[in-house]
Amino acid sequence: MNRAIRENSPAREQILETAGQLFYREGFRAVGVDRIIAESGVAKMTLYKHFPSKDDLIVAYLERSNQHFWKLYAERVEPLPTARKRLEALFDWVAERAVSPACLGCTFSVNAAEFPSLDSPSHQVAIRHKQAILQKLEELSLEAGAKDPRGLAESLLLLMDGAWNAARMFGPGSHAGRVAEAAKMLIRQAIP
Amino acid sequence: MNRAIRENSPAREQILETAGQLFYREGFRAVGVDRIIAESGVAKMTLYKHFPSKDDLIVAYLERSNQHFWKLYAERVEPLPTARKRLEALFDWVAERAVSPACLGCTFSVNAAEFPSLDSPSHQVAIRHKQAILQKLEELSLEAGAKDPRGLAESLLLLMDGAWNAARMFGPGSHAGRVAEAAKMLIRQAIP
DNA sequence: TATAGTACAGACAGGTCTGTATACCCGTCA
DNA sequence: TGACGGGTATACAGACCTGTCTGTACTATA
Repeated sequence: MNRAIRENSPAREQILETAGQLFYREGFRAVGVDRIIAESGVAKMTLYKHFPSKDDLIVAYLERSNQHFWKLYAERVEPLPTARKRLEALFDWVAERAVSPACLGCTFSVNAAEFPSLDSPSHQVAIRHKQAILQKLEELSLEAGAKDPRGLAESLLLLMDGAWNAARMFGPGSHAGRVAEAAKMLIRQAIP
Repeated sequence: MNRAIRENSPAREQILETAGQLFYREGFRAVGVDRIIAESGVAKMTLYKHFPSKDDLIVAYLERSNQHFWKLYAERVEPLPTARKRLEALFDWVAERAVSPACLGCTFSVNAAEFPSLDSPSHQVAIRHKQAILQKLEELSLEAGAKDPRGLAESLLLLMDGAWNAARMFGPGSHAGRVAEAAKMLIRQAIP
């Protein structure tokens, strides 16, 4: 009987890692499975045992990226004592990351660009990721005492995605670093 | 000798129009030339006479989109009497457009997502488009009396691209409409 | 030692991609 | 009348795509 293969096999990890880097750097449609196989040093059948299709691989990669995002968030932002400080630290983090040489923008936005149909499985993972961020921003805004927490959260998410967009559009020397300053200005205005 | 074919032939227009809609709605890599030919009712050789390669077609489409953008800008924003009003009207326009059902985000950002290399010809067209917007925003900010025109312009561009991103990510019912309000808040703070 | 699980190696099927080649059609204008 | 510019129609080359198939090798454990 063919049950689900070990969840944390080394080959599976290797595939996800390699595929993720290629997808992120070159795009989802631009990278074929042959390339992923060649660069991860894994047999084709191994890939297709772990991931029934390329789409499944993309979904798995995005879910992993989402987990990674929240892990970094937990390390870098969550420990701060007040909601206000957490909001500000989040945008310091985004600014720092968005201008770093390795940053090529937001992989979820890239996916939504390449798979525009809202029904696409990977697009749905991307939507859920952004919705979770929006919700977190709203929680923080509320806790920080914003008059209109939803409004502040939505404005801040616009800035954040603008920064990721700038990073992919212009490369490391972009204006994305401006995001921290702009976010703090919106926060200052929204929280009396 | 292979002369340049008429610039404004009907077939050429038809190809650009059809290809543009397909590229915008489904993505650049997702749409093949066969599809463009079928839907524009044009022979393959005609397409390749007007555009030596698909990349050339993409570049031509983006340049056309850029011209279209500035035409709309000239009609809707330019006539306003003051720089401040022009800035605000620009973001009213973006907000309105970004939540409209036909809007699927920014085609230049989609292109940069699909062709991340900064050297890619189409990516360069996209960069020039965004740089022109940034420059226009800086001019308007300066004329409106901002203390730091460059800073305001960069912050505003983050918001604008965030709105386009939201439109493609979430569809018509997104938070992109928040962009006008957020922009006006930044403008109010930056211009005494 | 026997067996099950996992992965590798590589060929292959069937389809799609971009781009080219060839032959034909038809209105315009010299 | 006849050349020619612009377009049509269609076949084709060759690369690349996803996904499948067969067969082999290694390893852990019963």
